[in-house]
Amino acid sequence: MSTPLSEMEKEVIDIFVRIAGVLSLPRSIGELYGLLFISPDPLCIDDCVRKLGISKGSTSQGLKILRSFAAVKPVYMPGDRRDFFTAEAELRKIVGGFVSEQVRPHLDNGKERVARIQLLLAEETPERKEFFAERIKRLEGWQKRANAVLPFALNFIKPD
Amino acid sequence: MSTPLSEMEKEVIDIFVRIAGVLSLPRSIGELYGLLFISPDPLCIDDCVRKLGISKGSTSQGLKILRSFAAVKPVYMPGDRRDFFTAEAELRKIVGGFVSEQVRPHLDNGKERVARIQLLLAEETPERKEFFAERIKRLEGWQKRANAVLPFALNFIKPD
DNA sequence: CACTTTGTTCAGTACTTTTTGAACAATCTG
DNA sequence: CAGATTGTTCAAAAAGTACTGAACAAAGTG
Repeated sequence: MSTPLSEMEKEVIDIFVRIAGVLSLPRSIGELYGLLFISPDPLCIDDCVRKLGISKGSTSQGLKILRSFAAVKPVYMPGDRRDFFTAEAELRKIVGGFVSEQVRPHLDNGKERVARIQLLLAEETPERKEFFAERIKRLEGWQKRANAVLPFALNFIKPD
Repeated sequence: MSTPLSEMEKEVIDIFVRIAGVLSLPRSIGELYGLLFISPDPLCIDDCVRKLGISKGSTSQGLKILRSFAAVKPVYMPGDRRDFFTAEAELRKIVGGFVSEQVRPHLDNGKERVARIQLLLAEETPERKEFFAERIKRLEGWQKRANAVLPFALNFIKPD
């Protein structure tokens, strides 16, 4: 029932499984992307299930998440009712999708949080206030810097 | 037995718990760093245990990890046998420690991995070889770019 | 040296996340 | 439309991760 993976496939998939780990994404998502990345032709859900030996449920959900930040794109196959997918190989598109999907929300949240803390500062005794004010200013600085590095880093990935 | 946290402490700790999540570090590590970050004076293990309501084991291990990338530094308190800690507030130092401790190893591993895959390329039929070669080259490019962005991003954090 | 204080370690437990698989919905096909 | 094919959803199970607490080690104290 299950097709064995070639050495090459295993190695490449392994790389993406590790990357998934770093990004705190499920293992299966790394497997799926890796498989599609190294597949000359688009694959359908059942191809993935057979090749990777994971369940159809995982595969369906995994591809959904990968599509959500455009790491994988659907390919129309004439005369075939099944959905086929290839890996998006342009790093810029993936990173862009991932950032706006998973990173930006955190940064935005942080910003309003720091704002809230600044209000709490008013209630402190003058003595402690000084220290707290310094720390909050520092937090704000980090915040700003994170927001500044992002677009820059994205831009660093220019050609593709 | 346990000291309640002030509003300010809660808010700040919350921020660092979120950051810990993003970096896939345990929640307790975020709590510890947050607490120390907003504490005017150095704290000992038992202070942390009482303030955060976590176990001594977690605290000990958490501080060990925080020390491993210099996010926290021991402070000598004359006449006190206990170990005290403050948060390292210089972003550059923390990020530097974190990178060389948790990021660099991944990048290095990736590099040798890509090298290994290139060897496997030899065993492919000319037809598939072309596609595989393109993909591997792409992987290599990402690799290189990641290695290039890092020092640059670190440098971006100049003043402190 | 017996006792106290402090920090570490680690097996077991609690919790969280991911995966499975079966039921379902949607769409196609003859 | 009845039956088949394909994809999705979600409750339950499995796997993975972090936390606890008690036992231990190390070092100080009287």
